[in-house]
Formats: sequence, C-alpha cells, structure tokens
Amino acid sequence: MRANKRDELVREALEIFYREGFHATGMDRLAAETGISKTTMFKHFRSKEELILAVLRLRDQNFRNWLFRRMEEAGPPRAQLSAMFDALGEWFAAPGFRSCMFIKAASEYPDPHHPIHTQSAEHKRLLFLQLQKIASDAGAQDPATLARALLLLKEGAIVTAHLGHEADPAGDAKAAAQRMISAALDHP
Amino acid sequence: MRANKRDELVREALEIFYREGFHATGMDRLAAETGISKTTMFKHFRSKEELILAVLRLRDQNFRNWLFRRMEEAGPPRAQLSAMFDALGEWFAAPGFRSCMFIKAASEYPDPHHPIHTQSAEHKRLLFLQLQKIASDAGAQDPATLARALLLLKEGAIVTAHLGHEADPAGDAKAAAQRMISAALDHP
DNA sequence: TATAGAGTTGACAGATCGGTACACATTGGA
DNA sequence: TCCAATGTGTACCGATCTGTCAACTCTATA
Repeated sequence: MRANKRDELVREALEIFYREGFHATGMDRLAAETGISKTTMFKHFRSKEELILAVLRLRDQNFRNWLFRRMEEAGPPRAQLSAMFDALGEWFAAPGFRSCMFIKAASEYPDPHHPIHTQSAEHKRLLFLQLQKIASDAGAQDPATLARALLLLKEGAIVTAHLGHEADPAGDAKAAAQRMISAALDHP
Repeated sequence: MRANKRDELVREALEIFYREGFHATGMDRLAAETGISKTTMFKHFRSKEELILAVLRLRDQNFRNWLFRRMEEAGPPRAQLSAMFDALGEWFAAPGFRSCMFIKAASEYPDPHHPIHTQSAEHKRLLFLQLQKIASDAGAQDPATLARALLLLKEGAIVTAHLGHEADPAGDAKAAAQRMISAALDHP
C-alpha cells in the first residue's frame, strides 16, 4: 500500500518530467496531476532532487531492459548491434518521444558534480559496458572502440530525432553503424 | 555613455544561461549578475522568452562563425570535413564546456512547436546546409547523406563529452568520420 | 538650454517555487 | 474496545518567479 503510492508517484513523475522538463514541473503540479498529496510525496522523498534520482533509476532500468531485449531478439551478437538502431527508430516514431531523459537531465543540471548529472552519466556507462560485451561476443578485436563509435551514433540519432529536421535519423545512424561494424568485424 | 546595454545583456545572459540553464536562471538573478536593472531588461525584451531567443540568435552566429572558420583553415573541402572534429575537441577541452546550447534549449523547451525549440532546430539545419555544401565541394556523390552522418557523429560527440565517461569523444568521432568520408569519396 | 532617449531605483503584483506543521483517517495488535 | 503507529490532506511558510509601474537621473544633440 505504502510502496504502491511510492511507485505510483515515481512512475507518474517520470511521465511528467519527461514531457515537461524537471525545472518546469513543480511539486505542486506533480501533486495535482498524480492525485497524491504533497505531504505524502515529501514523506517518501526528502526533496525534489531525491524524487528525480528515483525517477532516473526507474528510467535507467526500463530503458536498458527494453533496449537490450529488443536487441537480443535479433539473434547473434552482430545482428544485435545493428538492431539497436531499429529499436531506436521505433522509439523515435512513438508518440510522445522527447529525446533521452538523461540528456535532458544533464542539460538541466549541467554541473558535472551534481548527483543528477553523475547518475545520468552512470546510465550511459552501463549502456557502454553492455554494448562492449556484445561487440566482444561478435568477435571485435577492439570491442571498446566499436562500442564507443556505435554509442556516438546512438546519441547523435536521439538528439537529431528530437531537434533535427531529418526524416530518418535512426536509419542514417544504422547505415553508418553498419560500416563501423563491418570495418571492425570483416577486416580486422 | 551610449553603451549598448542591450547587446551587453544578451552577451552576459548567454554566459549565464549556458552555465546554469534557462529555467534555473531567473530575471532577478540576471539583473543582479549583470548589473542591468530589470526595468531596462524588460524595456529591451518584452519577456524572458524573447531574451532567450535573442541569446540563441547570438549563439548561432558565434558558433557557426567559429566552427566554419576553423574548418576553412584546414584547407581543401575534404580536410575541412575531418577538421570539424579537431575543432570540437578543442571546444570540449576548453574550460566551461557544458554541451551544446541548442540541445540544452530543446531539452528545457521540449515541445517541438515552442519558438525556442524551433529556433534551436533551425541552427542545426543551418549547420547541415553548410556541411552539405562542403561535402559536395569535396566530391561526394550524395553530399546530403554524408553531411547527415557527420552531424550524427558531431551531436553524439557533444553529448558524450558532456555526459560520458569517455576520454576523447572528439577523437572517436573523428576516426569514425574518416571512415564515412573515405567510403563516400574514395569508393563512390 | 531645452528636450528626448536611455537607464536606474525601489516598490509592488499575483503566481508559483520547494518544503512543512498539524490535524485527521486508517489500521493492526493487545 | 483502546492505543499507537502510520499514512494522508489542508493550509500555510518564506522565497522566488515573471512582469509592471512611477519617479527620477544622466547625457547627447538640436
């Protein structure tokens, strides 16, 4: 019961923060839109910052689960790597897509030492580690370099999908990624 | 004493917004930090939004001038394309680097129809047009596709330099870019 | 010297910010 | 049935938010 409200708050706060932004969303508005009273919110989280950190933890889990599951469906490691960009393309096309929550969080809390910033960076690090592993399984001689290159394309595609005029940034990124993958695996 | 307070305000507001964020910086604080009175600020700009739009216009000019000048110094078009990433590397290493102002603006004003968002998107479009021209001058058969791929790497490098743990995102992006350039120009 | 324009000051408005005090409701155990 | 603990809602705090206003100073130029 208590945990329910807490989880409910985090889940709904995630939607609202993602849609509207962190600074732009006040605790009053959060209470009004979730139907959870401010007192309850501040019982579960000592501050807005703590709530945001909880939201980011949930987002990290959701996003990595979703992405790597989609990639696994593609089969062997090499196919998984390029399948990442198919998954991204679906995400971009989904209604309500508004860029990456962690890029947004880092934008609003630009101080690199701020907890919200460092926690956002941690999400990117976890993505890198998993991608590096898949690149290694695929037979890359330098899996870290391949993983970094693919992540550059991923972040670029996300930003461009949100901010750009382009029709298919995920497709562009996939085409570029396949060159990188081929260079790393076919001509080692 | 006909000093142009308006330009001074825009210049200083740019620094503060870039360092602290848009929502996080109030007009009171802007007045306190610039020494320009609120009355004067609201004489020149009817709203905070108008001030932000003026700041973004200035940033657009400054950034494109700086980047394309750096690229031109590299000589022929093909060298210019990869020189973009050397310039980015210098930017990332400069003290006070805090990602791209337009990515940040789009993060804080995520509604794609918001004037601040659309004006940020316009900056990216202008970058694309110039890059496409250089790619064309370099002899690319499909300069638009090459320009899009290089911009994906550029945006990814910016985000990663701000948020990532990586040592040299500009270098990684440059290495990947050179593959793209070579594929587009050497094996047409 | 008169005047217009730019800038300043300080107070103020109404809304919203993050956060809290306190009374009320609900519940489980004795 | 009673108590204690826990969860919740209302009303409120001081600070800050964007934006306004009237009264004033300064300065360049006609």
